[in-house]
Amino acid sequence: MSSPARTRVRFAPSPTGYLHVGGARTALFNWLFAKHIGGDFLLRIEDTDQTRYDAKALVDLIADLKWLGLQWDEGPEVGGPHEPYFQSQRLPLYQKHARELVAGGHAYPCFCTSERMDELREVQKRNNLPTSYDRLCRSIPPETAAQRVAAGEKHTIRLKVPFNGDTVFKDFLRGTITYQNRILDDLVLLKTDLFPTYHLANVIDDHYMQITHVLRGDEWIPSTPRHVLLYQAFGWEPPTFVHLPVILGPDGGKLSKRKGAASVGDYRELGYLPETLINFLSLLGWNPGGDEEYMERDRLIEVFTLEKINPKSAVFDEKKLEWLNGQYFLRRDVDFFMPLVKPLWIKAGADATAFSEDYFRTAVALLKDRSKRLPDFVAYGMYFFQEPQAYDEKTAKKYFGPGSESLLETLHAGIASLPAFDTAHLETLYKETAEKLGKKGGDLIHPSRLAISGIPFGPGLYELMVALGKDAVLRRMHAASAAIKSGQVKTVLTAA
RNA sequence: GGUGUGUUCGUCUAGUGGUUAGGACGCUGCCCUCUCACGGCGGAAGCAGGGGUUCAACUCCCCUACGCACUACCA
Repeated sequence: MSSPARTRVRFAPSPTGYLHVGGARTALFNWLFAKHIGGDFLLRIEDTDQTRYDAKALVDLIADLKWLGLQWDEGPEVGGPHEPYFQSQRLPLYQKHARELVAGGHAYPCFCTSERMDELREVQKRNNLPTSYDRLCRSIPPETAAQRVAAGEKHTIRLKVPFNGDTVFKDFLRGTITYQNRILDDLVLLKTDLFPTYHLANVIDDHYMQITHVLRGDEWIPSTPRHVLLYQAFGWEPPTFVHLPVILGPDGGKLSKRKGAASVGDYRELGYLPETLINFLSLLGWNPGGDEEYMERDRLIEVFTLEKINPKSAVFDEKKLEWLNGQYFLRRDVDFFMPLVKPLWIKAGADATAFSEDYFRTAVALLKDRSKRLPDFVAYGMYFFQEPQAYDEKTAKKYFGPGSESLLETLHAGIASLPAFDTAHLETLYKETAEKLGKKGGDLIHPSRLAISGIPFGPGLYELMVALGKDAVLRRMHAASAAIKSGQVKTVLTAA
């Protein structure tokens, strides 16, 4: 036996679009496994489909992985001992191996055109037969085939799959999986354009890059027997296969852009933190066995094991994601939020020069524990930077009724004559005024809150007033009372 | 059609022959409270169906149903 190999895993995306959360989860599990066990995590770009090549997709993909913090040990940008990590730059290697397979009698040139293949498939489908290549070119004598190839005739290279017997492999999560060779057809290894198919490139690269564990989506299970056959043809040892369950949308179908957010970029824009996504995705199809749910990156690495992966596909529950994000908001401090939130406020119209850094920090401090996503700071916090433009309709109906203008004026006068503008004095003022008027505290507090913020919820009123400053509070109280008096209260529906 | 794979509350899950089937999100009642959020205490809600094996099945086996995937010179 050889000495135990260093554990090496890879994430091998095809840069054909945005990074889907399913792909992100696959990358994450690879990464967690490598980090947990002290192995290597590689990034390999499977760009062997020239017709679907998209340069922007690659840039986005790399940016998304970095945003999530899934740094690779080998791959694009960082290099490594097995460069290049782009399959499109490894063509000679695949072609050489394809030729060797032909020479060794494991593969053969196929001259069938795409048109013939389409026709064949159509006929088979129509007759309710399994669709598979009829192996027409397999019976061409090797010398004849070689001559035709030498003459420059267009062809693919196909693997000779045995007619009988079974191909058996072990999936780490599901155990032994058996396929009858007779239902496997002779797959294409090398395309007409001399690019390899996924099957060929993937097997060759995993071998030379010394990949020990293949963690990939379970849509690859049906292809695995073909890969195993390839490993056998080359005389190589296959890696351990771990097929991960898929992530589904709320309707039990695929998670798709059509039905809402589906990519890492979508969730970033919705205001979720990368650590939230990491934590949430890790819990989709895996869990450490206990009640722990809030887990930071290091904790996940510490407890992550392949054995605890669940083979069942899981539905992406955005409500729970939102809750988790809120848990992170509770635990992160003001410094953490400043660079994330301040630009959002400025973009929404906050005048950065009119407010001090401390003022921004106070607003963050007051808002972060009651926010679930980054945009909440804007949706429910712009009143820190501008006077309310309108008042929440439902609440205005309740608290800006007849007589409320004089109540606001009374409060206004009280605040104006306060010896000190702090929470203690404000609280005393409100208590005494309520008592004097024979009202409950809430009867004064709610209209005040609405007057100064325009919305019916938010930080404690006294804290909020102190944060906004005496002048702003007085101005807003007065503006609200004036609006009520004139019957010109502008209202708006607030989405809570 | 064929092949494969999966099936514990609505959702994420714990469970590995004997449990009042546990937790979380969401929903909901109460408490805390100036609102919201947080937090605390409760509640409703689940082993797909049928056969076996066994003294005993959510747990093991078989069948059925349903979901999903694959069935390309895409990955």
